[in-house]
Amino acid sequence: MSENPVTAETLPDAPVPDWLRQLNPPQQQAVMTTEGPVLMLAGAGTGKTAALTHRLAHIVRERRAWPSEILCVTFTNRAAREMRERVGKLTGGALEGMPWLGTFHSIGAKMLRRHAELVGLQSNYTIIDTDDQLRLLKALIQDNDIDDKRWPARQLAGLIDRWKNRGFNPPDLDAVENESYANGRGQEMYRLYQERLKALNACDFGDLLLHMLNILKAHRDVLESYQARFKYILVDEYQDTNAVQYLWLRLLAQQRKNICVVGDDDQSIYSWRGAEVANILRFEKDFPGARIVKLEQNYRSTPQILAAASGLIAANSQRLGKTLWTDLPTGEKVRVIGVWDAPEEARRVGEEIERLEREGASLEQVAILVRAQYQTREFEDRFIQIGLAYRIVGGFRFYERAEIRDAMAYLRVVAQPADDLAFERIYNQPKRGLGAKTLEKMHQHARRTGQPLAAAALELAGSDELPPRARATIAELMRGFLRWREMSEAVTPSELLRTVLEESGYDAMLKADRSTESAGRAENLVELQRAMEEYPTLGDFLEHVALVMDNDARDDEEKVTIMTMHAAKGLEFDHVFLPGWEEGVFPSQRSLDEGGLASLEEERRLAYVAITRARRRCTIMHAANRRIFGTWQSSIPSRFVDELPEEHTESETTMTGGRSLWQANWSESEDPFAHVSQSRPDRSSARGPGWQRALATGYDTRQARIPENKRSAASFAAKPRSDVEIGVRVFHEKFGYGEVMGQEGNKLEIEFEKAGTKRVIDSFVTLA
DNA sequence: ATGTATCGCATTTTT
DNA sequence: TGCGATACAT
Repeated sequence: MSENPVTAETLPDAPVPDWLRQLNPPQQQAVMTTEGPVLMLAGAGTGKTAALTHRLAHIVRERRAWPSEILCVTFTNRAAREMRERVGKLTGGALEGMPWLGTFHSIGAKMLRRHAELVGLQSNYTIIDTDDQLRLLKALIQDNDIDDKRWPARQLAGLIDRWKNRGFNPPDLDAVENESYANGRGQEMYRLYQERLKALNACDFGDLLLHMLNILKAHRDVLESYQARFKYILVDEYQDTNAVQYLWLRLLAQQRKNICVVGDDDQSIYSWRGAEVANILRFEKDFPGARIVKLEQNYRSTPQILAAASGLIAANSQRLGKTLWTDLPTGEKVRVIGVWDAPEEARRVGEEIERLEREGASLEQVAILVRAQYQTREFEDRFIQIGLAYRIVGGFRFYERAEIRDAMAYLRVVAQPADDLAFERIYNQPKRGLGAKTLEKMHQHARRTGQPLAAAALELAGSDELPPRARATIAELMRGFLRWREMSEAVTPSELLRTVLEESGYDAMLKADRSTESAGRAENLVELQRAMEEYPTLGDFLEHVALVMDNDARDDEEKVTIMTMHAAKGLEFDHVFLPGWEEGVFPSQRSLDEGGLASLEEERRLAYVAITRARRRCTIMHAANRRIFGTWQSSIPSRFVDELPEEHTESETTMTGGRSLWQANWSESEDPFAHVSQSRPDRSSARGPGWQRALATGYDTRQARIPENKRSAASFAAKPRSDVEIGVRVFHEKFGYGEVMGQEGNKLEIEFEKAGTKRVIDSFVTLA
C-alpha cells in the first residue's frame, strides 16, 4: 500500500477508517492527506491536537513510516508531552519511542550533540540559561570598557537573542543592527560572546537552533541524512515559529515535502519574541500545491463566548480569516463588570469563585488570566485572606530558585571542569571568605595560562599569589571537586548530589540560617535529589534541567489557577476571569507606545486567546482606579471592552450614576464598621476628615469598604482553632514566622517578623 | 569580605 | 510599591 501513495487528488475515494469517524470531515482530511504539504488553519478549540495526533497515529498504523522517521515539533514541553501521551493511546501504547517528537530546542540539542564538532563544540556541551548568559555578557561588557549603565547587559542579551532568532551569525549583521548597541560595537560584542561560549564549551538557547541551521546549510551530507530520515514532518503552533525555525523546517522538508503545519494566525502572540506570523501566511508560496484545511468547528465554548471573541478579533486587519462556529447549547452572556479599584476587583472575583464552588464547580476549572505578572499579587493577597486555594503559574520556576541553581552549579563543575560560569557561581557559596579579589586573581591566572577557572584556582592554591587563608580554602574546595568527580563514576547522580551538598557545607549553611525561607530551600534540594533519581547519568539530568524546565507541581488539592494570558495559551477552563481590562494595562501601555498598530493588534489577539480559553463562563473586569508602581491612577475601560459585540455581553458596574460603590457594599451588611472598629481600633475614627477625603478620592478606604461578605464560606462558619491563642508563635507559608496578636473566629491577626501585621485564616498557619 | 542604606526602575516568556 | 543593584560603612 505504501508504494501507492495517496495524493490529495485521490483522497475523496480513500475510505475513512472507523477509528477516524469521530473526527469531523476537515479533521479527517487533515489526517488522511499524508502526502505533500498541508497547512492546517485551526481556530481556538477546534480540535487541532486531535487532528494532529490522529494524523501521527494514522501514519504509523498505515506503516507509512516508523515512529523514528517522523519529526514532530512543538513549542512547549507541555505540548510535546500531551502529544506523546495521546499518540501513545491511539496506537495502543505500542509506540515505544518517538525520538524526534519534542520542542524545537530539545530536538536541536539532540541533533547538535551528534554534530557538535562541526561548530567547534564537544558533544557534552553545556546549555546555559539566561542568568548565566547575563553574567557572561556583563563580564564581557566590562572587559571592553563599555558603560553598562548606558548599555545594559540585558539589552545586549536581547539583541543577540533577536539576531539568533533571525538566523544572523555575527558577520551577517548589517550596519543598522551593528549600531544598535554601544555605538556600533554590537557585532564585535556578539562575536566575542560566541567565542567565549565556544571556549566554555557552551551554548545558549538560541545556539541550539542557529548552530544546527549553520550545520545543515554548510554540510550537505548531514542535511541529506536528515532529509532521508524524516519521511513526515509535523509542526504545531506554526504561527509562533521564528526565522531560524522556519529556515530549519524548510531545509528539512525540501526533499520529500511531506510537511504538515498547524497554526492559527489569530493566536499569534509571541512576535515580540521573534515569532513571525508571515511564516504561516507564506506557506503556500514556500510549498506550492499545499493543501489547506480549515478547522472551524469549535468544541469548547458556548456560542456567546465564541461570538464575543470573534467580534473582538474582527477588528484586526491582518488576518487570514476564519469563521468559527459551534453547535454547543447556548450559554450565558459574557459578563463585563466595572469596579472601583483593584482590591475590589480581587474581592469580586473571590466572591464569584466561592459562589461557583457552592454550585459544585471544581476549582481546577477556574482560571484568572492577567496581562502581566504583577497583577497576580492583588489576587494572591485576597485569596490568602479568604482562604481560597490558588496556584500561580509562571513566576518562579523550580529550577530557577537560587538553591537549585547552586546545587546544579556544583554538579556542572563536577561534570564539566571547564564550566567557569558554574564555578564562579559557587566558589564562595556557601561563604568561604573568598571574595572579589580572589576571583580577580583566578581570572587573571586563567587568562594567562589559557585554562578554565577551576584549573587555574587549583594552581594558584599551590603558589604564593594568594594569602594563605584563601589558598587553604581553595585547596580544600578543589580537593572536594576531585573527590566528587571520581565518585561520580561510581554512584548515582542523586547520591552524588547528597554528598556534594553535605561536604561542601551547603547543607550546614542552610541549617544555620534561621530565616523564613531556609526550610523551604532544604526541601527544594531534597526534591531535586528525588527528581534526579530518574536519570541514569549526570549528563542526562543536566540536559533535562536546561531544556525541560517544567515544574508541574502535581499537588492533589484543587486550586484556582492564576496566570498570564500568554501562559494560558492551549489551555481551557469552564470559568475564566479576565481582570484589568483598562487602557494602559490591557492593551499595555508599552505596546501602545512603541509597537504601533501591529502591536495593538497583537494585544487584541491576546484578548482573543484569553476569551477563548473559557468553556462556559467568561467574566471581564475593569477597575476605575489602580495602583501602578505605587501611585494611584484612574483609568478608563479598555477599548477591547467596547469592541465586544453588545448582544453577547452583559454589563454591570458598581459605581455609575451616582450610586456609589460603597453604598452598594453597605447594603450588604447593617453595620459595615462593626468588624473594623473591633479589630482595627485605629480606624474607628474613619468617619473623620480622613474618611471624607477617602470618600472623595477612593484612597485608603479599602479596609472600611470591605465588610467580609457573609456568604464567604471560608471566612465565616469555620470554627476557631483551639490550639492557637494570643501570644503564640506560628508559621505561615507566605509570611513566615510571627506572633498571634488577636483572634476573631477563625481569623487571626498576626504580627509577622518579616511581613508586618496581617489578618490570615488560622488553617494557614502551623504552630512554630 | 560582608552587611546595610539608598537609588532607580518597572510586560508578556519558552527554551 | 517592592525588588535588585550599587555604594558605602564596618
